[in-house]
Amino acid sequence: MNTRFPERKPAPRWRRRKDTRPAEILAAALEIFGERGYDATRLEDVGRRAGCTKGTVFLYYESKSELFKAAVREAMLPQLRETEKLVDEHRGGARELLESLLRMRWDHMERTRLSGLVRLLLTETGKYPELARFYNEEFIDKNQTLLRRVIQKGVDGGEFRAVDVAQAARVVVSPLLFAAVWRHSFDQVVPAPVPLELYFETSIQIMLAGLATSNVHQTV
Amino acid sequence: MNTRFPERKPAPRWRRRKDTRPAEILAAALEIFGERGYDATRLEDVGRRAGCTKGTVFLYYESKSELFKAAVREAMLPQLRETEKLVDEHRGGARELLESLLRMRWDHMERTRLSGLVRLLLTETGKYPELARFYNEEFIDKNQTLLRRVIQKGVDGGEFRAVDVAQAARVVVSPLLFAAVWRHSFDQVVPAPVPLELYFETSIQIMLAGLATSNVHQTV
DNA sequence: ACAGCTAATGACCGTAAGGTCATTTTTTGT
DNA sequence: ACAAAAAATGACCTTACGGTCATTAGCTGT
Repeated sequence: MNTRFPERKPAPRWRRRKDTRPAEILAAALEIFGERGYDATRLEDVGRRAGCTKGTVFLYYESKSELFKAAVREAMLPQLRETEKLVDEHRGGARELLESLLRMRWDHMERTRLSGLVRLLLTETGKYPELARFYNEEFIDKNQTLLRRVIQKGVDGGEFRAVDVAQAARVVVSPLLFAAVWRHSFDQVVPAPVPLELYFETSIQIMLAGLATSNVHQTV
Repeated sequence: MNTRFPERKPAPRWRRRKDTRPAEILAAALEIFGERGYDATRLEDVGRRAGCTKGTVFLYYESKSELFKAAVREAMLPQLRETEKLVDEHRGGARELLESLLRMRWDHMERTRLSGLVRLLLTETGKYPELARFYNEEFIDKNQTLLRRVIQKGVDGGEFRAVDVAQAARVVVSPLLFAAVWRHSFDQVVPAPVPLELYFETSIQIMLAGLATSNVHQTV
């Protein structure tokens, strides 16, 4: 603002912010993709939320699907790293490690906009094979590898029964994925929302008891 | 007017089939919705597969979403009835009943185009609250009620641990739903398809052992 | 101060799909 | 045989959005 004559500096209509734009756009994209899904996300709205226009979005990202991939990477990578760290550094029983790992993933989904993205990825990848391949290679595979290590450790150490490790690794996350889907579709619409916290605790109980060699001692 | 010379009867371009059209259109819709999802389904293609045009589709169904609901009802109702029958008529342990019920649902999904629809419903309802409400009221609620009855029976009879029944009913189906989503998105795209049969068997093991009061005697 | 650079804009294009309806074709009653 | 009824068509309307680009306006070095 002008210190003397207010009419002299008519406040610029926009600023050049070459260095901060990409992050701003990414953050806006993350939110809106998570809220509305891939198709329903209009790049004009992403622009608006990021404080620019659709044209600017295309200035920094090639296309809608490139923007989407960038947003997914931004959201998922830190989480994957944290999970890897947990598994690498953990010293203790497999059961305890598995529980920590699942809780960590649950917390991630609760605290961030991640559950929206997860739902999205489960959901719209049927239509976009390229996105499915991308997400599978960069995240699902790596997460599953971690989970298999943990479960295998439990089987080897006699804590877990001799289940099929690769399949168990999938079973164990299915309640989390289901919760992500639920929250963003049905929970918005039904009269009484599902108490997701309780749902998660129940799923942990069942999964751990279901894997354990014996659960006679830990009946709730 | 000439009945002798073939060129006089140029084979009608179409027939009037007021009574059979709705079913034909419904069948076509079921297939295409299942394959491609809600948005990607074009009513012109539904018409083509049903042997008519887009205009005819609108002659029998108000709108795309009405057609979709009709297709869902057509596919889901028989299954719901069959499940109700199983639960009503079963005489025996809760564990056995729960296992039968889950296996029945799995078979339904394997044999019919149902898994496509299930994925769809989990998937696109986020965008269409009306569809979410419809599906929740007409199917999810009723299925969950059945599952709760079965699990409650197990808890009361001492077969199952004292879990939260409503939440356990959700946990127990989550592997099935996850499988439906997986098959129609990632499995089409990754190098080695997931052995879904084995996945399902593993999930059954884990769920039943996870609910059981004691699993020491049933280690695989 | 001002010229050249370039970030940002927003009008515009092409395409696609839900939905409509005047017209055409088949069927039916007499 | 023919006209009225109705089933089916397909051209057309409208809306929406991904993507483009000539133009505008903020920034920067001298």
